[in-house]
Amino acid sequence: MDIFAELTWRQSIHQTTDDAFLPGWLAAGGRTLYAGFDPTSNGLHVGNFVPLMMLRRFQRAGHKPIALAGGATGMIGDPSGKSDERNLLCEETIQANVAAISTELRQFLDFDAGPHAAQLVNNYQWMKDWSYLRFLREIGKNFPVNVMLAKDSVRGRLDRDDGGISYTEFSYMLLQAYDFVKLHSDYGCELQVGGSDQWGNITAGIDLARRMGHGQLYGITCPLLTKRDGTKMGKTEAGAIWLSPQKTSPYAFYQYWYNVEDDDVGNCLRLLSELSRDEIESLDAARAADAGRRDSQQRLAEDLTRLVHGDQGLAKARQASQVLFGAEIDDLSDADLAEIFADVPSSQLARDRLSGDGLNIIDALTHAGLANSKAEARRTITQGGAYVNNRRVEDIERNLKADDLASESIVVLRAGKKRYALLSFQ
RNA sequence: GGGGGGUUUCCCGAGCGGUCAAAGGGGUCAGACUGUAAAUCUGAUGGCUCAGCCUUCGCAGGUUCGAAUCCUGCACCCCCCA
Repeated sequence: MDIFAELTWRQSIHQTTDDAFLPGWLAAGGRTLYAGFDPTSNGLHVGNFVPLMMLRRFQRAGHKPIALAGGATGMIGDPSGKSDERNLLCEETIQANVAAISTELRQFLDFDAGPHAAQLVNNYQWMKDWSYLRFLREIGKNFPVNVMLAKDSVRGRLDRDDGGISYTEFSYMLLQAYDFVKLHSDYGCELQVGGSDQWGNITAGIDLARRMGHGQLYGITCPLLTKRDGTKMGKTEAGAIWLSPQKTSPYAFYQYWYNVEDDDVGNCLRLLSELSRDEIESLDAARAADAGRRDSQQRLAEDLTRLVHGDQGLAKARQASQVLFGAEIDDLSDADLAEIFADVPSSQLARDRLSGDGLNIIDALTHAGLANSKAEARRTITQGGAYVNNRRVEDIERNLKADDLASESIVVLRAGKKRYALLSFQ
């Protein structure tokens, strides 16, 4: 497989240090490459996804990937792509973050692939023993400040009169540059990949390697995951989309991709999914013919959810999607409902409220918090916006009885399109 | 210190003695349409034991058969003069 050609049609290559040389060099196979992930938070998010998939694709093409957790660089803070100086994280946080992202990184790479088995490293391991003086003499001496000042990550900050850049962040590129050199000498790593904002750091590493007599190293950057309008992807009103199921449920993850704009979905399929070129191109054609079908979004959501959360996670996300978008609810278990409606408010009522005449629908909606007053509940029902287990209720006199339970003890109420609440009868 | 204007239901904003739970707009909520999109259209929008009743128009009193609307006092906000 020609990895360079694949990455090219996937539009995953933003810039390389040697367009003419790299395709042939990679086609020979067996190269070692790395990408770094700084522990700025306790998990990987969608923004980390592109370089991560780069590593994965390289490995499938027979190269050896190294995922680097930035235990050391994370202590400094990368100025790349940032307009303001960042606050330093405390050491315990960084260590916890390194542990969290390391676990997640493992999931995407194959660590038993013989000669091209993936490797996970933490740059804190080799940075922790350096002394300041020794680092300045051995590494710092190789960095001309005038070159450093010309890097976008620094230059963008020098023009600002409010804060500028600290010496600490200014030094960041030395650490990342040294990582590359270190990985070259310890693992024979010759290629670094990263987001387009990493260009300056990558070339800094290449320059350092040359000055220190390590020969020629290479770099490839991939585009940042942005929407057609230039804004970052992976953000919702509720916050970032994370890869960890604890931070973003498989359902929410699935829904995020399912709702990607028509204009952006082709790009996402190329950059992130593992669908074949044929399939992606036929999806493009289908989308051009009838965007309303949204086959592209569905395939994207399925592929990425399976990749991140497995078959089981995908199945749950799909089930939750069907239910939350109106499929009638019946014959589910309390456990199923609890999972599907994890973020939905739930309130308790005594079981015997269902016996006798039962529980009036107006009281049920009010109790569940779907209506602020009985008048509002009545209005919702009259206007056709009230549902029990996703079946519309039109009668104000309707009473809930034991038959209305969707599972052992739960009735699912809904007001309008999306406002759900559970009533649990104990 | 003197003079003038204001305070209305989630917001803006009409109302200036009864027909006012209070125009209009925004927002919000439903519904239709739709691609789990955007736009659009329709309806609703104080509460309740709902053909009725109760509570709302800065706060407290008063006039009146009847007040968001008139009078008195108080609080806060804005403008002009000093």
